[in-house]
Amino acid sequence: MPELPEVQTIVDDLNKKIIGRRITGVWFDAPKLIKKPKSKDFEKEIKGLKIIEIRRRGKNILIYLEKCHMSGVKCQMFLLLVHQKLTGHLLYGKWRTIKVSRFKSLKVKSLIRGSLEEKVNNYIHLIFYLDNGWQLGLSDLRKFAKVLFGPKKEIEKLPDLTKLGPEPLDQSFNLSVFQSAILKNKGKIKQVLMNQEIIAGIGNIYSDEILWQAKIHPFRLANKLIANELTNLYSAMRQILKKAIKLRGTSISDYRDAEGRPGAYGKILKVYQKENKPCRRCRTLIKRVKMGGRSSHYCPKCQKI
DNA sequence: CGATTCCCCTGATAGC
DNA sequence: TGCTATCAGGGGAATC
Repeated sequence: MPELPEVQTIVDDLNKKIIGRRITGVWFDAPKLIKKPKSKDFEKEIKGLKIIEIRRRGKNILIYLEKCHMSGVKCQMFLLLVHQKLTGHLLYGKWRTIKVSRFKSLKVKSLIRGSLEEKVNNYIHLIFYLDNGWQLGLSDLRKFAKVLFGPKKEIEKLPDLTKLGPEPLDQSFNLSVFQSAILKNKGKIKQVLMNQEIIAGIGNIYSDEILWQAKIHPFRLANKLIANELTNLYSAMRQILKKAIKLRGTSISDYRDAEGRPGAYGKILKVYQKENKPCRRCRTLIKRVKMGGRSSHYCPKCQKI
């Protein structure tokens, strides 16, 4: 599931590949993914716009586009927001749609990277055609992803962006800001870390890894953490997120970078999906418990309640 | 208002 | 072998 490091990896990749490209067309077979505008208007509204910049906010990919009138004198900014949720990811590549049956309008996508390979990718549900012959495709096995598009100012006003908490890696998000943000909550620390309105970008994988590193039990109440623990938690959070970005993310589920390659952080995971494996510090077996419908992994010895 | 549950969706896995 | 039931999981909506 793409969290901050995975989304950052994709954003960095895309910034190297699609800046300045113009969208020449759109194809999709899962209209429910497009939340704004109405899916039938989507292509009409985005066609012809030029990609200016890609950014990340929390787990959201923000693609800024420009529409110019009067031969470039007057320009208007637009924003395409993609949230990949569990299994979505944006890919840069080439696909073609194939009619499988002449009775059904069901289509399969063939992936062609240059002329190197050709294989079916059943999970491409949205394709943006670019003016260099390449495409930006949204692959999503679970179809949970969401796509929003509209004038920049309009999209920026939506709760999808306005409700997000601070960026954990921002310079201004220092230890004291972090401490007060955490201490305001009486919920369990794991859920607080994953709450996008408190801190943006941390999900199930990295919250488990951060808590293990900081030796804090996921069930501990946020407002009961002591100063020393908050210091450890803060530095674990910064350290792990930075390292995960360096390693281009974790390939749990079917996460891939913009070129379809897996990330390397998965190799150094300490607790996530390590149930019954020995803790890397004390050899005690890692436990997995359910918490609000999500699984939580921790070492029962290192992370005391 | 806050906390909990349901739901979206589909591949993997378990049970029969 | 093949069917059905269950589960995972981000986040928004509905419900308690």
